[in-house]
Amino acid sequence: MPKVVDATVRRLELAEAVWRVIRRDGLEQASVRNVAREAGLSMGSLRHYFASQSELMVFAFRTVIDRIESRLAAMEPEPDPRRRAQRVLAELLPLDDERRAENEVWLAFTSRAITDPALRALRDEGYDALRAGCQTMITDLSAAGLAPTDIPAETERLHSLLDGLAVHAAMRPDIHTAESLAAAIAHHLDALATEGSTRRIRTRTHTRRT
Amino acid sequence: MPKVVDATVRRLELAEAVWRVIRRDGLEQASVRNVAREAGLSMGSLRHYFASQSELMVFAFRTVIDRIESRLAAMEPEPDPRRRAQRVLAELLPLDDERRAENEVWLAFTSRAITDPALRALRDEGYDALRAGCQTMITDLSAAGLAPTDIPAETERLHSLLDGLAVHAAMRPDIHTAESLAAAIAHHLDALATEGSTRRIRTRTHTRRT
DNA sequence: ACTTTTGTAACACGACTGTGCTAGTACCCG
DNA sequence: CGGGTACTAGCACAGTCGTGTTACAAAAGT
Repeated sequence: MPKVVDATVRRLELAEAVWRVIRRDGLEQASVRNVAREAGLSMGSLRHYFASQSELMVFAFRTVIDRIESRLAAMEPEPDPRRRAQRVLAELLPLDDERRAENEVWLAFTSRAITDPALRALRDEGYDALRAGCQTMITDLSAAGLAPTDIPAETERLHSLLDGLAVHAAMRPDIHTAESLAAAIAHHLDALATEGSTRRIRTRTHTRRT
Repeated sequence: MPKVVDATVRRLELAEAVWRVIRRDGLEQASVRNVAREAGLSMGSLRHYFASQSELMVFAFRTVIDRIESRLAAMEPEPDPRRRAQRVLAELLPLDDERRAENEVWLAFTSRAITDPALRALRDEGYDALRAGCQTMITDLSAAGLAPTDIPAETERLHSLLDGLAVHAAMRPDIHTAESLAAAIAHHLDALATEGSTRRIRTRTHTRRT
């Protein structure tokens, strides 16, 4: 047969077909048949690339995580911690349609991972990576006086806020627009800065900031 | 046959059977057959109480929301806004096993509601109610000087934080214990109070209005 | 006592599921 | 040119799915 595309490219195409089915019809409709039809392949052909449906789903989930991580890795460096946090968080939120798709797929897999052992490890990996990222952001902000010094508490708060915003964006994309999501994050970063400086005001006598 | 229980009681028992199946095996396993077996009924008998599977699922979701709302309505009044917020939020978080179950079921339904029109209205109802509750909490706190005055922004922040914590608790119940969840909420309320008092200092010293 | 309603169970139907298996086709390499 | 590999397609099997229908027992209403 024509080896017109690489096998790994085919697998990526199939992962994207999974995403489209999940977004349009839900994860419960992402059967082998439906995904094969969505990709324009026979299901026998699909099973040449993925031996089982579980393997297909795990790959589709893994690819979502890889995309997000590679996008973060490709960001140009930003020395200012506040601007860096703002941009990293903007990269993590579903601000455009591509990331909206990733976010909905991520939510579907996250929900299923509660009872699906095959997806649990991947979900935990994404969770840990995101938490680590939040922790470094908070640490850097705190070092610059732009966040309180209770690193674990502020990490938990930022991480939960981020996932909560993502869930809300998936639930109500009409209400949570790209602007409102970005504004929510900016508001939280402002609040962190205020708290961070408050603590200094209290310890010293009185400092003016602009 | 013996009318040993009321019909509405039977429906509630079936809703609870739905929850058990969802928690144990996932929403995709909550078929008519599995739920009937879980409840100890034949599926013909189940369909006497629910004409379709969709009706069963909607009722099971509706019952979750009703439970939460009735629990909130049964709370004894608390005049102090900070303590009231703390207790309301503690009532909303999955701190014991009953609410952990509700939370997992809520997450499963929320995820499915993205593509299931029958569940969407219910999900939106729960979302709106929770947001309204957050808004009144923020409004009361702000009036008492225990939160910043930007009500919409703080409502959004509290609401997202709350749902984010709930998602995290469902994802990682081992990490997010009842204590850590309560601590996260208490931390946020403390932070709001700090900001609330800070803004008053600022507006007095050099008036920063739009 | 009779009828109606309510509850329970069981079966059949068509559709869909994941997976195993078979056959055939096009490509690459020796 | 021959053989092996990669790829595609299709079918069969044993399940499960939601739903419709039928039958039957027990309670309620008259």
